[in-house]
Amino acid sequence: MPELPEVEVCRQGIAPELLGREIIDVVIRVPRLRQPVPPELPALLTGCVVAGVRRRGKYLLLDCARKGVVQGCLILHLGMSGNLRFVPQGTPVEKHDHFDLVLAGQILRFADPRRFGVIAWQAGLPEAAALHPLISVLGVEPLSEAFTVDWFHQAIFRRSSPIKPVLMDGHLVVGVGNIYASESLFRAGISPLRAANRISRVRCELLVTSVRATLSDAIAAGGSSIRDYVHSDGGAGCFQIQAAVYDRAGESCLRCDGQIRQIRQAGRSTYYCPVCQR
DNA sequence: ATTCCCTCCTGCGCGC
DNA sequence: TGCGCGCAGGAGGGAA
Repeated sequence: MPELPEVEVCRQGIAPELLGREIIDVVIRVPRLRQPVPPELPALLTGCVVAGVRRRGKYLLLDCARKGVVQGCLILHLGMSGNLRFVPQGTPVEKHDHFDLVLAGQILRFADPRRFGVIAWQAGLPEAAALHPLISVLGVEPLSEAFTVDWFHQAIFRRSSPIKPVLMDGHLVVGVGNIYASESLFRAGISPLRAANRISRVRCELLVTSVRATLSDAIAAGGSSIRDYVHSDGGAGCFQIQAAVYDRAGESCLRCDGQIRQIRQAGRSTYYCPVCQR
């Protein structure tokens, strides 16, 4: 489910409930997600206070402090099918509820049917999180000032693959997943098949702007239904409603008379309008 | 260095 | 109604 906007909305939703709160227990029910859940987490986290709720790419970073001293950072990734929600204490555990962060009065519960998610730990100051192997390889934040036309144009200059899989490469730009890659390219009027190094600088600028706008719009849209996303079953259907091309194969383009086409790129579905996007 | 393909898992909708 | 198949919003790793 989650690309950058969903994770950011999730972060905004859980932050107020978590900040300054003490973790009184930690429950690990499934030892293995994409990688093993560190078995020492209960010992590390119990008695800690959540001192920060950050996001890097699609990762959530929870800074944990004991008696005012930062101990380290709990790193969470929702994978394809993960979600976080607050439930009252005593709420029965369901099939894919793998991990609980127990606070006084409520529980932050992590569920993930496909188990592509990650729960990891990085000891040290908040800045040390950037050193974790999962985090250190990440590319530029698309909503940060570092995501400039100059940087992007230079970054894709040597890439001859189609722009769509390049846009999804988290080592370049983080957070742009399969949905928003298609949506951003539609917004920019660029074909997903176009070789990255054959996009003019002017159109690069359009793409940078489009990626930003697409992600920002999605965050804004998600923000209005944030409670549903965080507090209910995490279905989060609200994000897909506004898709211009994603999952609209055969339907008509919102901008012209063309028909949305679905193709396969690097093993993933791509949707685009062959008329609007060149 | 870049790119393609496979892999980890479960659930769902589809066609037969 | 049941079954097999393909596909699903992520991302690391190995091979070419």
